[in-house]
Amino acid sequence: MLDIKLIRRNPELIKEGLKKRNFDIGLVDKVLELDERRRHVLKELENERAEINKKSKGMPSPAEIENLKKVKEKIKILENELGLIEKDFNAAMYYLPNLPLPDVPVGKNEKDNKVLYEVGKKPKFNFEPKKHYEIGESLDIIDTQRAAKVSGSRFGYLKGQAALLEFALINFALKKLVKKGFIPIIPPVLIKEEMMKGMGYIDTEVDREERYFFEKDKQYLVGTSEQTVGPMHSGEIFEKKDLPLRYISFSSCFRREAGSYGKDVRGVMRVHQFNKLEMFSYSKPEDSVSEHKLFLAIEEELMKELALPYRVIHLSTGDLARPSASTFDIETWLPGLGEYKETHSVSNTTDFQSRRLNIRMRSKNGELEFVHMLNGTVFSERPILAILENYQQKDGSIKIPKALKKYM
RNA sequence: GGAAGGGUGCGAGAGUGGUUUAAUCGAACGGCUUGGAAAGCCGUGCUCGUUUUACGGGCUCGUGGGUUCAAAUCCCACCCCUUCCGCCA
Repeated sequence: MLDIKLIRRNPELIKEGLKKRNFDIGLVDKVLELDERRRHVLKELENERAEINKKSKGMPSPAEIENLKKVKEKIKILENELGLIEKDFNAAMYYLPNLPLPDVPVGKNEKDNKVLYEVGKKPKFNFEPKKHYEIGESLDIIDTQRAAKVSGSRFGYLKGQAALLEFALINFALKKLVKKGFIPIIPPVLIKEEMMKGMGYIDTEVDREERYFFEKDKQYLVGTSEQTVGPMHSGEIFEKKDLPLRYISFSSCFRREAGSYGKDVRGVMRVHQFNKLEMFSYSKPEDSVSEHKLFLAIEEELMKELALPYRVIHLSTGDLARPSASTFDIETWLPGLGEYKETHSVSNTTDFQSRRLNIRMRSKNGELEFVHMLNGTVFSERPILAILENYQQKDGSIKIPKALKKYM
């Protein structure tokens, strides 16, 4: 959620930011109008309340009580009016996405994402490199056929060496991150509606369509562990010295993949369920940009150790998720497919989520300030596919990356 | 699933309709003070009024409604926690 005070004080700045995201800026004017009406009614209402408070201090006489009853009726009417305005006002406020940071490339969609740099050498093969799903099938380590039989499309069994590879990858990364001071955590994968709302993932119909929801229990399945790690400290106030607070969390992730029907249909590149190791940080506002860079640097460090070729993308304003103010993706080279595929995503959501979840810190002058919240992929299952394609040998076997040997 | 108890500020904890404007103790931070510190004193949430200050108003005792001139306190619904029973990896 954006700061209403900032919207009031500097609507042009807000409009400029939202225009970059191709957002209908008419809503900003609507918010301002609703805000004005809200404050107007609120003032009237508070005046009446003050009246009652003043008179009710002692024991009012029967005549006074009669009078106050009339004031109360007025209050009821005003409260009703205010309630209606606030409903619209809140709906509009929750619909506004985060403002992009100044250095985010401006664009219409993912085609305008900016490639920042490429790292690593693409492997050369003296044979036709196979695609990950071909490898998975021929080595009998990824089974989507039986998964379809049991669970439906877009599921997979990772078995044998593929399953071991996942554990190796996770252990390798987990050990590193714990050494760096991240707190390891295994979070719940079911989340209350209120908290999902707080994280900003069900504000639009499109967003809601993407989530699994259990009607009976009014709970969502998380699409990423960020969603249950973020609200962990909702309503809390951090001491400045305790920030940044960094977590490394591991969970299964669930996505309906609504609207991606034609995409990545082979293998387990895009599935309804996968495991992911994720970094999360609560940061001082003034440090979030450097924290964002740190997260990206950690991702790159791990990728370099695996010697996987990748490139770093700065998402354009047109491709940014609603809560994000800036996002970098890592795309890893898959020689079998002959293309780069998104394997990592690291975002700074600034105070967009913390404002909704009321997560603050006490700053130097004793004032309270909303913290900034960041999240970033360490490893999902996609890098396993990248390893299969990059480390394949002529005889059809897969070399294990050096960094993973002791974990497998 | 059944039964009972409970949720008060950063933490502990009092308060069962009207000097409670949320007592008291502790913590952290800021200010005053100091050569510097300790101690001491003052302050500390959200929001509105014209930006800041100052001052004033409203809100805030899990959440949302309700009763009342007046609610932390009474009523209803919901959320969550603890203990016991049942089930269970």
